[in-house]
Formats: sequence, structure tokens, C-alpha cells
Amino acid sequence: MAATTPARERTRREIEQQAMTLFVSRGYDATSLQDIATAAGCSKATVLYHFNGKPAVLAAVLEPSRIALNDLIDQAAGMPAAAAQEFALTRFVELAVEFRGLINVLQDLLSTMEQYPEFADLITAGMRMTEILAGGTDDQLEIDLAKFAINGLLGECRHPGDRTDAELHTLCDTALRRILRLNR
Amino acid sequence: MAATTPARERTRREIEQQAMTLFVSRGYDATSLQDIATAAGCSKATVLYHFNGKPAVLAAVLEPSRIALNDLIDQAAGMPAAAAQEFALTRFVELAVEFRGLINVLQDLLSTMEQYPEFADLITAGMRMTEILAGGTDDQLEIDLAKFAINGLLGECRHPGDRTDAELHTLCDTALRRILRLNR
DNA sequence: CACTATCCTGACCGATCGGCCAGTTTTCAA
DNA sequence: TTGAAAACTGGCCGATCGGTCAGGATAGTG
Repeated sequence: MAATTPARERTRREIEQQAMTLFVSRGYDATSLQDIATAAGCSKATVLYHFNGKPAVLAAVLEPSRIALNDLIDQAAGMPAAAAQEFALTRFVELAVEFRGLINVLQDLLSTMEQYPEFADLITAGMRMTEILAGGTDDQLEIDLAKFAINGLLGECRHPGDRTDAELHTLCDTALRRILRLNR
Repeated sequence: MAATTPARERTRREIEQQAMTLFVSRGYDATSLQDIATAAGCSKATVLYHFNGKPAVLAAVLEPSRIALNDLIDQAAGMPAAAAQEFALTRFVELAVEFRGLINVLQDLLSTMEQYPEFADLITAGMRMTEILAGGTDDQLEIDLAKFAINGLLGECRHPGDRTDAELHTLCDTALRRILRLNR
């Protein structure tokens, strides 16, 4: 009882891992609990034994990226607007490249996501990112342009093609700086 | 027999109209044939009597925008690269605003769309648009930036919020010109 | 009026979905 | 070793999906 039971954690991790792979390659809706169970080498009932429903599996898969995004926002919160803008742009591009596969999943669910309260803070995090990237301006057009930039970045990471991480990184960095008029 | 039977056309149009509304508001997958039938005031069997399966309903809904996009590309094909780029940017933004609701539907299906041959030319049309917007350059980064711009535009039109057509138009036009470095 | 082609529908089908539960197997500490 | 807690599973449930079919309603025409 001193440490967490190894069996529980091992199975949980395996389910999470396989679910992530499937969500990334086929999307959330197109992946059934049976698909996840088969890939993880257990039964569908076991998946539901470890996770309280299908959305809970998604929440677990998204957890690392959620934490990373919130950290980024928290760090930027303690900076002056201009520095926060530059910092957020750099880190956000890095995160987008790192978690590029998951962006597919997020875009799939943007319309239905509001139903699930467990993803509410992800929405608000996206809005905070927009404000930071806009550089704290009042100009509505600039704020909308920041949204535009995020949309472009997310869309680009959805269809990575055969681009390497470095190429994708350069592309997103260049595009964001052009839209936001931030020359390095 | 001289003209098309009015009853047939009337029902078809009603089904198309209601299907478009539902596809736009909920997405393609989340809209069932029963939803369409109920909204159109007929039975699900009637929908399948007029359309050869659910994808055929989608194809009918997308037809006007498909024609408009192909016309745009055909017109641009007969211009020098610089003029085509300027022309395509202007017209593409107009089309995106006009058909902004349908973009939701397209994004939903980008991953599954390749399965249906009836939508194959829509994919190729998108790639042609990219080349034209890139201004016929060889620079891969510029081509990728054009893709980025299209992604941003599509993403922005997905969540129009309470923006008017004019505001959305200005936003997309500005963003595309910044990314592509095309100052008016 | 009667007949026929067209339009339309209720009922049904097989498949798949997320989720639930009673009961079996495994694990692990006393 | 043993017994209870934890982990796991087969089987089932209700709902929903796209699609089919035989036959009823309807409308236009001779």
C-alpha cells in the first residue's frame, strides 16, 4: 500500500498510450472503446474500469499538453506585454510542434467540446493565448489577427505531411511573425 | 414529361436546404439522415429515394461552392502569375465569406474525404489555390506559407462569432496580405 | 373515370456504439 | 498458505446509425 499498485498504473498507461495513437490517427469520434481495448490488449470493460467513460480517456490523453499550455500562460502572465508576446510566440510554436498530433483531436472536438466541463479551461486557455499573442493591444483587428494566426498554426500542424519538426517550426514561426508584424 | 416534374424538384430542394443548415450547425457526421428528413418534413426513406446515400446529399449541398471555386481557378489559370495571385486572393476571400458555413463541413471531413471519389477534385482544387496564392514561386517556404494562410482563413471562417461579413472580409484580406507580403 | 408512372413511407435489417453488471481471475499482504 | 481486495472480463442492454424493400398514396393523362 506504500506505493501505487503497479498493475493498475501499468494498465492505465498502456490504455492511455494506445488511445493517444488511435485518437491522433483516426480522431476521437472515429475511435471506439473497443478499438482502444484491442490495441491495449484488454477488454472494453477494462477500459471503462480504469476510466469513467470515453471523455475521461480523452482528458487523460490531453493532460500533458494541457499542463504545458497552462504553464506557458502562467509564465507569460508575469511579464510585460511585449516580452510576454515574444515569449508566448516562441514557446507556443514549440508546443504546437511537440504536440502536433493531438491538435487533430482538438480540432475534431471544438464544436462538441463545450459540453464537457473537463475541457472548459482548455477553451479559456486558448483565449488567453490569443490576448497574449496580440501583445495586449486594444485594436480588435490585431486581436482577430492573432486568432487567425493560431488557427493557421493549428491547421498546419494537423496535416504535417512529411515535414520534419524543424521545418514545421520554421514555417509556423515565420507565419506568426509576419501576421503579427514581429520581426526577429 | 416535357419539363422536370415539379414535385420531385421541390422535395429535392427542400432536403438540400435543410441538410445544408444542419451540416453547417452540427457538422456532417453529427447529422443523421433522420435529422434531415424531420427538418425537411419527410421520411428518411424519402431522403434516400432522392439521394443515393448520405454522401450524395453532401455532394449536392457542396455543389454551388464547388462550381464557384473551380470557376475561380479556371479564370486565374489564364493570367500571369502576379495578376493571378492578386485576383485569387481577392476572390478567394469573397468566396470564403460567402460560403463560410460550409467550411465547417469541409474541415470535418478532410480526413475521411479522400475515401469518396466525388470529392477528389475538391482536394486538387485546394492544392491549385495554394500554388496560385504562392504566386508561382519555387520557394517551398512561400508555398507552405500560402497553405498556412488558407488554413488560417478556413479556421477563422469556422468560428465566425458575431462578426459581420464585412469584418470577416477585412480580417481575412489583411491576414493573407501580411502572410504573403502582398501590400495593396 | 380509370390507369399508370411517380412519389412517398412504415417497418425492418444488420452493424456499431457507449456503458453496465455479475461473476471470475489475479494479486498481495498478513 | 490463505483470504480478502483489486483487477479484469463475457455477455448483455438500449439507442442510433445508414440503408433496403414491399406496398400505399398521389398526381397527371388518355
